[in-house]
Amino acid sequence: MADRTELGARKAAVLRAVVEEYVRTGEPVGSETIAERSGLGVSSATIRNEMAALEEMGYLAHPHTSAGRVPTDLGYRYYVDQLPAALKLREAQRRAIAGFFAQTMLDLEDVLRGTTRLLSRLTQYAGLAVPPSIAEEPVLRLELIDMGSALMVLAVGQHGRVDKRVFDRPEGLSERALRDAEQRLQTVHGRPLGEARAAVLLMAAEGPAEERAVLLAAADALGDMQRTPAEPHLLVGGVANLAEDVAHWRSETVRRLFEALERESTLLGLLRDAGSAGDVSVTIGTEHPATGEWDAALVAAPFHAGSTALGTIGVVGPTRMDYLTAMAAVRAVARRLSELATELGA
Amino acid sequence: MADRTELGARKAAVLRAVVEEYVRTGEPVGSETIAERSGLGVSSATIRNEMAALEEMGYLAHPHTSAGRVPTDLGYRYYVDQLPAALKLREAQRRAIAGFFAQTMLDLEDVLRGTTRLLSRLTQYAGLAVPPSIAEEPVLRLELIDMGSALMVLAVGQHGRVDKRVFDRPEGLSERALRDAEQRLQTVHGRPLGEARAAVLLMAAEGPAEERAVLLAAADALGDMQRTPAEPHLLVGGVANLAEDVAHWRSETVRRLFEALERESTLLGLLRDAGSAGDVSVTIGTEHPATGEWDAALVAAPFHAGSTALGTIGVVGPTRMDYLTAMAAVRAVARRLSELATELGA
DNA sequence: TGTTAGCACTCACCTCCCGAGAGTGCTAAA
DNA sequence: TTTAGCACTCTCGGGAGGTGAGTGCTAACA
Repeated sequence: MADRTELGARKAAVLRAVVEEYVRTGEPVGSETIAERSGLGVSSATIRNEMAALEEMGYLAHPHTSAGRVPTDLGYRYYVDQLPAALKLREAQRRAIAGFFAQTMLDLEDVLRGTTRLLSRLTQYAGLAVPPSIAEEPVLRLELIDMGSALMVLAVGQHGRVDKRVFDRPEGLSERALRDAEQRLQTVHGRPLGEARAAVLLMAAEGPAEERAVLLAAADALGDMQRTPAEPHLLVGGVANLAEDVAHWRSETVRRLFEALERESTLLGLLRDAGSAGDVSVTIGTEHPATGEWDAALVAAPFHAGSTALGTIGVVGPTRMDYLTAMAAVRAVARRLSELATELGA
Repeated sequence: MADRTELGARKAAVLRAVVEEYVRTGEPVGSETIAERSGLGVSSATIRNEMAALEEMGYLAHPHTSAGRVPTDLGYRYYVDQLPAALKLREAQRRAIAGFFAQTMLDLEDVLRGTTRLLSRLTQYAGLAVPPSIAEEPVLRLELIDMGSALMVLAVGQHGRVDKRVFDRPEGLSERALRDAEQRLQTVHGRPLGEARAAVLLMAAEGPAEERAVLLAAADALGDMQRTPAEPHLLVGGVANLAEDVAHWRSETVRRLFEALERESTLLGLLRDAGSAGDVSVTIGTEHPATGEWDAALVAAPFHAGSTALGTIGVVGPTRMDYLTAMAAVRAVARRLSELATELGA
């Protein structure tokens, strides 16, 4: 791979100009255009030389001989890396964000659902959010609910997430034992799911025999929640925005992206990785097998309450993405979201 | 509108053949093709006459002079109406349905989520399901949960649906009053949300002053659940399947369909209407403003537990849909689903 | 040594044109 | 009422130019 720091100021400026122009118009960019608009004060011939060099280095590509240049994934990467750390948002976007967070919102999941829509409005791509997993946060309350022929275990997490599992009513469970087990379960709180499960198992072992079956089943249900937490794992908003770009994509590519949005697991992994970076992170096309398969780019950032990580938000769109806007939007929303979550958790 | 019963056997056969051929190939159908394949034993000239008549009556259309015929929405409608009441499924589909329902499933919402995927696999379109609304079913349990600076009201419906609302903790609420209010709420069960709310309001009025604020807030939350029940209202599966057809659609049309899938309200209304029909119902293109806007068709059927309606399932796809398969699949799945729901509810 | 003007060259794209073919509608006969 | 026959229409695919954007190279220039 080329050493990115060695590009030199002018090549970097040319690359930036090509990326921005291409993102704006969607058409291969010629040397003339760059000479005019980059403000470098050199002729198109010079630009041509620079472009040829940039192509040699793998930052630009040529659809065909007599066409302009198009950025490669590596080109986008360089562009993204050299963007200023402080990204400015347009006034309208600022206001949209402020407006959204000015609403009083108490339920984190509702907030996140709204966030995906906000992000998609801000960027014109699809907005994503991963809510905190109930598997990791302390359990506020366990409930056992009588549904007739079945029973339900319900767990409420610290941030308001609710998960539930239904299981068959154990044979010969008396009304009275059910009541008791229910009360017993209510005493478990303040610990993460794994510990809560252990506590329930202990109860089963030490409590009266009559309650054993139901408590074991409940522990089982809690184990299941831990392994495969309830949907929604991944919140998606504004997919319709992608429909605009769909025409430019190959239909097989679109299909795969949509499947991934539905299947969740791939994107979830991708977002989790991205979230661990701390700040806004960007994954472009072939940099990752998944995004490569979709011709897509992912911009993501984690959010937290105080110092504990809660989840990740982001946007997916074509590699020909307005990274500046996307990164600025994701960063700004993540920050506001963290403030809100910190407040809610306090 | 033309009187449909007056078509006559041969015209009906021609129309059917055109629809089936067009659905199969996607290309305008000529008289020759029909003469060969319909098995009517008449010449293409006769078919041409019939086709001209069918066009006159509004069942067929002509993309341009020298092209074959294409069914209109009205043509599809006639075709659908004259399909035999008993629709046969292919063996593979039968097995797919049987396989799906052979799993032990206890949670209705999980089942429905799976159902949307099943339907989309069976038909190659997008699968839809509307779960029973918590607003109408009896409440099994009300819970009040302490989240620190906020409180949560949680309602569990008869079929395992859970809804929740978070609200600010009333000023000066004592630990003890909270406990009492919590216990009081737990006594409410077996009545629909509206009545439960009334009961809570009564408690607020009659109970100790200390609990008044929190009970009023809880009643408020219940009212909110009634007005705007929790998501997911509408479960969607297999949108990726639509991506195949997307190429044939106008991009604006696709966008609107996707927006509707996300916004939910339009489709929800459509499905509710469709569900009230009792059996499989079909809405084709311009027959309804919404489907007209998307160039789409909707096949839907209600499902129930015993004699109480629970919700609706269905598929959306292009008007050029394989109605026979779609209707057979939706009907069969709805039936199995009703059986399962009846069992679960028993 | 870097920059620039000039210029030949390439190649996608548009348009026009033509022929082939599919399918129609009409007419006249069976 | 059905059918064969036939002229007609219109789309579609495939060249054949022409155009223009953009390149790469070379040679002169600062």
